[in-house]
Amino acid sequence: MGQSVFLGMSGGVDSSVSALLLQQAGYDVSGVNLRLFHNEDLGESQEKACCSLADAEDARAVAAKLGIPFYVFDFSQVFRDTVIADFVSEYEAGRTPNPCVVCNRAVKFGALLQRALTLHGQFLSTGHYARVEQDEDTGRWLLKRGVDRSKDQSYFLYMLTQDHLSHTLFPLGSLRKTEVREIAEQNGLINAKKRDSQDICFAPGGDYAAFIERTVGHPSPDGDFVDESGRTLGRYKGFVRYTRGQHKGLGLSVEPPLYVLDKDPTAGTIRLGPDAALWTQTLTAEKMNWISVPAPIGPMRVTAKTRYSQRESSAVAESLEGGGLRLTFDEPQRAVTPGQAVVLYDGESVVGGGTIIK
RNA sequence: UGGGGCGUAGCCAAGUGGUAAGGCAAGGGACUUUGACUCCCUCAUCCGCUGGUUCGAGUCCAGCCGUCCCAG
Repeated sequence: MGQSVFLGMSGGVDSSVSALLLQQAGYDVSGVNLRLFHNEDLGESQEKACCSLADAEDARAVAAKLGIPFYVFDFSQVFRDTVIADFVSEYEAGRTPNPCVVCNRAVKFGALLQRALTLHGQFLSTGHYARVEQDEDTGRWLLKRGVDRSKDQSYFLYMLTQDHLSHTLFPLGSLRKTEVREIAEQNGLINAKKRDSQDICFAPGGDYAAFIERTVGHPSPDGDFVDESGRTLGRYKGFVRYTRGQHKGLGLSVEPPLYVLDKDPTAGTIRLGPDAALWTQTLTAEKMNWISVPAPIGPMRVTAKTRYSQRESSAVAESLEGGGLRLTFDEPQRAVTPGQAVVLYDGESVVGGGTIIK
């Protein structure tokens, strides 16, 4: 009997193929589907959301086909207290959070990993496209990008600690998405051609603002768009529906086009300006987690990105007193947004990451 | 009610006798395990109204309405 692995199974093709690969590698695999919310909380069209009951049934079917144990863990309480609470409060504070980052930290590699260890598992595994390796010289655990650069999800995992990483397996890290689908096809997995998930899993149809309004029980307030000198340009509808760099949905027909620069939750205003006002070369971040190096760091050349689907840019990273980060890009970046994650890379490895303040 | 200009989609706007460009906004889609950005598609049977000239009028003519400017 091999080492015991608990695998998060969403019902998608990635985690299903992960189950197969772990099994073939000789692990003693247990499939776990996480119940993160109750579908009735999501309003209509819940079938389309990731982690829906239909998806859970797909996960169960794959586990049955492979002959592995399958469990459903109800983590809706911790999900609500961490991911959703953070998501709502961040948006209301005028920032733009990344719920997937919080979910990985607090739920998958938090509550789930803890549960797995409690149940005498040696490892937690997920279908993320990323790699974990141990540096032979320093002994540190490294988080590396997925080999499939177009699907690499290391960005969402920057907050994993050394302890987390020492218990983590990513079976898909060296595979391309096309290979994963081929494996699923060849092995007759029912979800080989299932569409990739997208959107926030708890916001069906991508309407995250409607989710926030349902959660807090009232519509997000309206207010004034103002220009850089404070003059009123128009009315916005729903404070949480706007984010830095956004242009669509302003309802303003002006030339040159205007974009959201920043939001003031106290004054209830959203400041607009030209595209040129969105480009900045430095940022500060907090709540840093360091992976390839111990903190703090002196000036260090890295590549970095400030959102998931973005090419990295060269920059110099340096720790600030108090544990924060100051990052200076070689070239200006567009719409660096408070609340979003900045992740630093050194070649294939994640150096660390944190939450952008400004 | 003296003179002049202008009235084309939600906004801006081309068009000057031959069968309604374009931009913005909006809607839809693609991309995406976050929000954005980006890309693609759609969007005036009709040109303030009513008559007239013409084979044919947004385009010419007349009247009316509206609006802006100058002069009172």
